[in-house]
Amino acid sequence: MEKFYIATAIAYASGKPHIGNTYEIVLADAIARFKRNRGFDVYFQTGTDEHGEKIEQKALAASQTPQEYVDHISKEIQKIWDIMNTSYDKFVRTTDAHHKEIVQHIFQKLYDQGDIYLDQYEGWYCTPCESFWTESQLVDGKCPDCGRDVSKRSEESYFFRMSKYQDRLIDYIENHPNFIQPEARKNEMINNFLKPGLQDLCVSRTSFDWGVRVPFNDKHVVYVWIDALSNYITNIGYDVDGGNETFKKWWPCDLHLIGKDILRFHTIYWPILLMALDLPLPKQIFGHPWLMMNNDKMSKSKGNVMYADDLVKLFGVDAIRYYLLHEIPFQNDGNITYELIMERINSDLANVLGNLVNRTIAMAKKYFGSHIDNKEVLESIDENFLQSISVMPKKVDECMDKLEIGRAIDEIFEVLRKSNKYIDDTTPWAMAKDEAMKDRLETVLYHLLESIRICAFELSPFIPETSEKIFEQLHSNVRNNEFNVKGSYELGEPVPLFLRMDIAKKLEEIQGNNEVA
RNA sequence: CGCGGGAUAGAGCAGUCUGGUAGCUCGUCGGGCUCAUAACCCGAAGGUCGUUGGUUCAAAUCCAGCUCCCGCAACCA
Repeated sequence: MEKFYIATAIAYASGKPHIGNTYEIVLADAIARFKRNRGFDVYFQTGTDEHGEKIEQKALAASQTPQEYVDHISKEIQKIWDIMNTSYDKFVRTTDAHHKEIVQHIFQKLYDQGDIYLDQYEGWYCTPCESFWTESQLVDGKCPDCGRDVSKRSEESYFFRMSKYQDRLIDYIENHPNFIQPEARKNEMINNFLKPGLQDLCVSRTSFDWGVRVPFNDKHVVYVWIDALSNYITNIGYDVDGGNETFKKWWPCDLHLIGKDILRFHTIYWPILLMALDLPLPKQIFGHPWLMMNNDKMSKSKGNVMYADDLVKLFGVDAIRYYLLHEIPFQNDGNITYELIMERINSDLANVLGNLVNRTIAMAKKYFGSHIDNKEVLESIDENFLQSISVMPKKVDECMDKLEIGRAIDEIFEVLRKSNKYIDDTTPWAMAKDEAMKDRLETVLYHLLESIRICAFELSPFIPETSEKIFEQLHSNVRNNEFNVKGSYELGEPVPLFLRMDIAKKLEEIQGNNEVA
């Protein structure tokens, strides 16, 4: 069985993730479930990044130890991943003892082989904020956080020799056109960083304590990159001796799914770190876009933040998954509003999908009780319909290979729409009045049930709970995407899958609640 | 002249490589049907394809200029 290792970035455990941060785990879950459906042996990893100055400060502000703080946040993040019904195989934490130990081994190895050296880090320092800024981050030469003056300051740091590997990386990227996706991102990385020449990367800090200790110099903690990025290997059995069988089975990662904001770390620093460890590079890195709320960047200070758990309470988990997976473009930032979510629920999930399942099962039960066989009384009109069902999974594959999830969903809905049309074209209610048409009617209903079953299977990576409900109503356990000529159905009860929403009314409700809150 | 992406009906997108009646989903309007969740099916309205110029028998599509939007610009997960 072919293996597929997919990993999301680990979420920074500094606060509760909003729906934009939650988008990534849902995307990854859809891909992981899809690969499982297609017979791959899947390993799906996610987790939290729990070190760093910001967490240290937040913990202090909350009168907690950093460990207490991240224990709490990490649990909260995992809870949200669970609310979104994501099927990760492992939730990793950078504060795990084992991870920290391997990070130290890696740091030591890189130091021993001369890839890491001690030097001075120079930057603009804001004393009140206790933070370093780069020249370009400064706003009118002042601290971008507090607007006060900054001064040039240096700090002893360990550096990673990036330049040593940059030509190898450029070669690799150019010889592996699918390595960085979407393609436009590849140009950004090559033109902005690789071509001008890489600066060495600062990989340790002395200005805070909450991190993995540098093994040979306890004034320093490992700065984020080596600690966070290496989670992808430390948690599957890597060690500097080459790693165990599990590691050899899963590495290299097939897909790193990350936000576009951290693409640089995953497409430059991470591959170079792997080269230094003499490990193969991941097969693909996809930098996904962001979610905008009302076309504005989500941020707490703007007060336009949506949270996954609230949205799920309002609309249900599959409605939110559907929205995220279907509506967010593959390369550009997407938009989310309550109104848009409800429009999708009504038009796609309730009208097209829910109503189709409901009317089909209702008719079948009304005309035949619950038992439906394929009587194989075919007419020419069936040809197109059956054809579109049989080619759909292949089209879904093509879209998913390019990670165009929204389009894959469109292909399935195309068949659902055709199923609705097939009902109108064949007019089962008219046939039901004619005893001579009985077998033809049963055949038509059988075709529809098979279409629904196959669509439910193909939809299961995206809206798994709904897919399950459909299988229950069909009373079927045949989970594949092949039309079964010799099958039969013993139907369950038709229960509406999605109820239509009164958008204006619901909006008022939501606004009322927000004001109270 | 930092690098890159984009501008197509009220909204979101496809079409641009390989020029030749401008397409999809939603929304709106009209009709049909009645199995179903006022759902479903059919039809219509709605676009000088950002702008100016060029090439061509013919340009959303090729070329050049301009305008506007967005991403990235290195140690901020």
